[in-house]
Amino acid sequence: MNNATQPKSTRDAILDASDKLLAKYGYKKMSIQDLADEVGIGKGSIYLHFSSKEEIALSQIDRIIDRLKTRLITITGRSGSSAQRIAEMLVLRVIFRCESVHHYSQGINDLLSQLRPKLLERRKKYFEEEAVILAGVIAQGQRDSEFGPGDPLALARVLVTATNALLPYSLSAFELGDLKAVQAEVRAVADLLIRGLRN
Amino acid sequence: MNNATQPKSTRDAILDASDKLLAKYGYKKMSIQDLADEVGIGKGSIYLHFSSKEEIALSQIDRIIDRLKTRLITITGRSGSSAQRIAEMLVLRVIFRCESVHHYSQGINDLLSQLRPKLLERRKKYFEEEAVILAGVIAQGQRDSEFGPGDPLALARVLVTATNALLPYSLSAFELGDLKAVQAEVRAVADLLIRGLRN
DNA sequence: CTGATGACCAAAAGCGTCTTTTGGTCATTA
DNA sequence: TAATGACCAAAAGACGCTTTTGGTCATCAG
Repeated sequence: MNNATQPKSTRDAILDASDKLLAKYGYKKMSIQDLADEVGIGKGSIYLHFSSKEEIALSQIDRIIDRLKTRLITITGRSGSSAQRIAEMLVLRVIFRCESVHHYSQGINDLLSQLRPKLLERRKKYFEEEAVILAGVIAQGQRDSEFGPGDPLALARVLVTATNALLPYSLSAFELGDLKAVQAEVRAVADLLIRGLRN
Repeated sequence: MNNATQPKSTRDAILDASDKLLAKYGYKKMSIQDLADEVGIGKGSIYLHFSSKEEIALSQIDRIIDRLKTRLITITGRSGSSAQRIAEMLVLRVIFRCESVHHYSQGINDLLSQLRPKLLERRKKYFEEEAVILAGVIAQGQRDSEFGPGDPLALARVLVTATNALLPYSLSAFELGDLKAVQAEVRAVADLLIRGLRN
């Protein structure tokens, strides 16, 4: 119990520190010593939780997505029309990310440009995971005759691709513009897509 | 006649040279002297056609989009269903760009990262221009009762946003993957969007 | 007279060498 | 046994000098 609680808490503290320092210094200037100081541990102790500096930064982004997925899954379990849930989920995938990285001055691609290949790989994985969650709701909508026929996962992937341009990867959250406007934009895209699902 | 032919041809020659040298050296290492040598003119003559090195690179991207728009407008003038034309246009906006920059080793954002603010601004302008062309076809589809009601331009903007993630800005054409696969992906997005327009 | 040119120049970028910092490791200590 | 910070090779930064570059314009040729 104590072992299970303690390492997880230090791990999260390190990720919290990385969140703060990535925003403040960017990836390059964020040092392991800075992280250790921020957490209040020795520098070598960082390596009890993460294998490298790279892994810390990538894990911080992973964590954002994990939290997003938890939220998405909450929506899937709710009552209400599948269409409404899909719309909410599409909006959430964009807005949640924007809110999670709004304190970073660059898009994630630029922030972690030194880790580009690994970042792109994880990104692909995230998108696929999100699509799987969306597919569950699409399938349910089909069973309820709310949506027309088609492979739920393939359709879910279309939904993900269609909203990807609004994610804060290439453009920073700042460059993407006012969050309300972004939300309205996702909403418009989602509405048209859902109308397509209904056919 | 001769005056009208000559300056335009040198301007294009400069842009051709910039296309080649951007691919070979990237923006930073491409020099004005290199460009002049490639065209076979004096270095100062470059400034008879372009105000700066920046303007040359941005004009080369402008030129790609101008060519794309010409192609888009050709499709609007064709006979056939509006749905088919919209689908073709959405595919074209992605594939044409990919083909135009496939010899660049980076996405356009990274290639011209030193010109980011201006590039983003022009990008916005391109998207709006493309949306206006698409809106014409949507409006016609509505008049033909092929599509349901709604503001054609707002719907067109949704179509543009929904396909933007597949453009070679953030990811290079190489990173976007096999062109056939990209085309299939745009097509899938387009199909669902058009089903939405039909409602 | 007009337009093309390349010499010129200040600023930017590159280079080489030395110095400092850093990510990762591990011997030491509590 | 787990946390720590000294250590080290490599990377990055700093500095001063050299070279290159974007833009300008005096000059020249047609």
